[in-house]
Amino acid sequence: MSVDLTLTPKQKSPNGEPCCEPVVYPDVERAEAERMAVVAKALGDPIRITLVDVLRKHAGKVCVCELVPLFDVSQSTLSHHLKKLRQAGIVDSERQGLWAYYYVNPEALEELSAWLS
Amino acid sequence: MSVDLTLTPKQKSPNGEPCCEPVVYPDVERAEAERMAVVAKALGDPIRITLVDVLRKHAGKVCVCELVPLFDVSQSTLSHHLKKLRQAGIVDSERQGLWAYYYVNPEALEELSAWLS
DNA sequence: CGTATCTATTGACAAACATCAATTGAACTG
DNA sequence: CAGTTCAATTGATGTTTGTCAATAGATACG
Repeated sequence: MSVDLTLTPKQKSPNGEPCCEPVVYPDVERAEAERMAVVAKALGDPIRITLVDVLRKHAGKVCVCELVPLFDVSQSTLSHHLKKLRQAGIVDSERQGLWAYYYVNPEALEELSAWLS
Repeated sequence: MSVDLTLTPKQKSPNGEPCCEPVVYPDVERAEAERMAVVAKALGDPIRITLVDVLRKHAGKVCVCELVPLFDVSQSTLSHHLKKLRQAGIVDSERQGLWAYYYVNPEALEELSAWLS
């Protein structure tokens, strides 16, 4: 997953004639690309997209017991998806007694969102 | 990858007391979530984020021979990443003689971008 | 204390992924 | 036509993913 994104010299074209525009390079830094990739990867599942959607629209903390019945997967699978989102920094959670409440950390989406726009 | 996102009745809480706000539901449709997940997943790798960045900033078609030397991975690996982006509809390609030119399909990013904002 | 409930973790497994070396296919060059 | 070059594909390998059933941990209730 960790990759060298360093700009290296341009490949030579066969007969010296350039194959295209002189030099092309990324504007995003390596670390930036990696941060955004982590977030994008965490969003790369329809269940997790929907989870984030629910949590964002609700604008508060939502109990896991509310989330589980929204999907046709087992409780442990949903817990796994929530963990993925937590690990990517997209959501955070809080326990209150028996229940666990999840909420979105909006800042986590900002960089990717800005880059996409 | 294909999942039932249907809203099902709310789980009962232990003693009848609700564990949280009455009902929470997703605003995104199932198909929408799946489309966005495909795009997000395709962006879930730093090399592919950087590829899209380069192609977007260049605002034209970029030769693969320009892209390969930007990364510290083999030509076949880069080809694989470009294929992933193509399969997600994010980029498209065109051959001209020996060379292949890639360019971004901006519409492919719109839905996810709009949802994130 | 014992039992019930909610959520997280573990273990298992098949599918998908990232990567490379090697090969193939297409197209240009001489 | 023979050789060269660019890019895609194939095959191989180790890692990660999504899923479930089962279990464990924590907390509440009686």
